[in-house]
Amino acid sequence: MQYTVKEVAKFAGVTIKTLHHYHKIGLLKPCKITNAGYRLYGSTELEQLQQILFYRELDFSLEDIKKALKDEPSRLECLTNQHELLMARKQRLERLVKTIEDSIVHAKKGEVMDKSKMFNGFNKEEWENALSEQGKYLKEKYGYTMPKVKEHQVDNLNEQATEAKQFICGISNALKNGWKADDERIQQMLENHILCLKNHSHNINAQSFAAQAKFFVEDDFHRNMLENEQIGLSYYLCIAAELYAASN
Amino acid sequence: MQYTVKEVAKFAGVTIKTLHHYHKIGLLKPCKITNAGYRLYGSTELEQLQQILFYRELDFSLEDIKKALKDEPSRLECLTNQHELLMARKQRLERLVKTIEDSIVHAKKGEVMDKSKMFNGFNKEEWENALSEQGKYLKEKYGYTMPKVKEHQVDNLNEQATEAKQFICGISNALKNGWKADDERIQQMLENHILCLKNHSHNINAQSFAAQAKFFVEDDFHRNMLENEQIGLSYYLCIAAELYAASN
DNA sequence: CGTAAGCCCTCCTCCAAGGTAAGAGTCAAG
DNA sequence: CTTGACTCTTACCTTGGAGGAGGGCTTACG
Repeated sequence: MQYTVKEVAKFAGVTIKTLHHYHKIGLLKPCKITNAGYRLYGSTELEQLQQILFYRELDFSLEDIKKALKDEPSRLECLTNQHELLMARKQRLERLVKTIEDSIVHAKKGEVMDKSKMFNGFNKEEWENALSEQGKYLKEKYGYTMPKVKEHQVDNLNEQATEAKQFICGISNALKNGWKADDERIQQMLENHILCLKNHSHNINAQSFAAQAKFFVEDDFHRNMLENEQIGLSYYLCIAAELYAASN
Repeated sequence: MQYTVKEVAKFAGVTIKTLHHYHKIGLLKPCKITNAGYRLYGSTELEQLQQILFYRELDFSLEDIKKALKDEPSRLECLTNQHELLMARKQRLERLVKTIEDSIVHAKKGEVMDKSKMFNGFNKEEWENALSEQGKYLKEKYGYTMPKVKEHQVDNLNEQATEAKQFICGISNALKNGWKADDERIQQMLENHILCLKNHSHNINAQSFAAQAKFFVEDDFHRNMLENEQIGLSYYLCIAAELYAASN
């Protein structure tokens, strides 16, 4: 089956001009050209076009796309690579959303925002560099940056409270960032938290923790505590704990 | 506190040239220019730059950004709009990720993919539909073309959509106000909604609705829809529906 | 058969959003 | 007072197309 420029353009959501352009620079050649000079594209070309568009979405220059497709002719490899890049871009977007949310909070309070925070997500390097080693670890594990914890605060007495706070904070951020309740990182957080509770001689396991979370939803005091931290948190925690218990 | 071009550029992750350019076209003027002609920026200008960058991220042209900032001088309003557009973009990205995952599956099996599926997420019409009314309004106003809405879709479907929107809005408010998930008023809302669905020939009852709500938590698309409305909403709805089904 | 409506072609110019480079002034430290 | 880092303006270049002119296909209809 072969398609004219108009058909391809409609499929892919590009203009005919774009197809002309890609032909001219040798990025996407039609599989056949009629006597009259009409361009005709086959399904192979459609696949190529799809890949081109993915790369374009990732702000590759057309020149770079050409190279990428030449260097990596295996479609599967290409797609996998693109998938990874897209995910990275999604994370960047999520940081931007977070920055904007921070800005909204500050704007509501009429406060001035910190200059470096203000451009969080725009400047990649800076973001990475701003993270301390510990922060990085936390970020990877919990997806947020902790305000620096001072060493002397972390003595045995309030270790548990600190952990609980971190846990709540982490779950809350996960909710804000839209992570699914069965996201691996959350399951990991739950596991750590439950382990920590165990270490402090609470007799607890995944099941009983889920039951406790359910109780939090029903109990006014605990629900309010959680909901004050973040609207919806008690419900999110309840479902996350349930899923964790079920998968355990 | 005032900053030179280099400092601002470093903060915001842009080049000095970009600042020059924005100055030239009148998009971002320095708050002061020294005798030697050096540009100096204050914190107001940093805020403006932040907003410009958010809009740029959303592929607004600089001309459109200028208009947007002129028409909507309230920072808070601006930020809220940008937040919404960013979330829409995130959804689009998620669709692209899905498309690429589909493509990988097909590629592994060596199958050829359906042409329309192949470009899912690229086609503008589709993702414009994902935008809320406000987002649409914004894009229209500042130079985005909207696809035409077909008339015949807009009667019967519309009624249902209106009810659904009201329902979601009501539940969302309940969550924000801290009502318990088994609050009588919520149970009432659920009953009405399910009744309404029944009237439109969905074969549904309390149990299947609860199952559906659970599915919403798991399904990326539906969860995002709800979470965009209000963080935690999908989880709240899931638990409320569960309790309603249980008491029924 | 002619002709009109859609397609399609090439070639040309134009646009935004900067990048690059040249040539020169400014500033702070030593 | 010199040196190096910083800044300015001006002018031209680049990318990824958009728009339009001018002119061929193709096909359906009378």
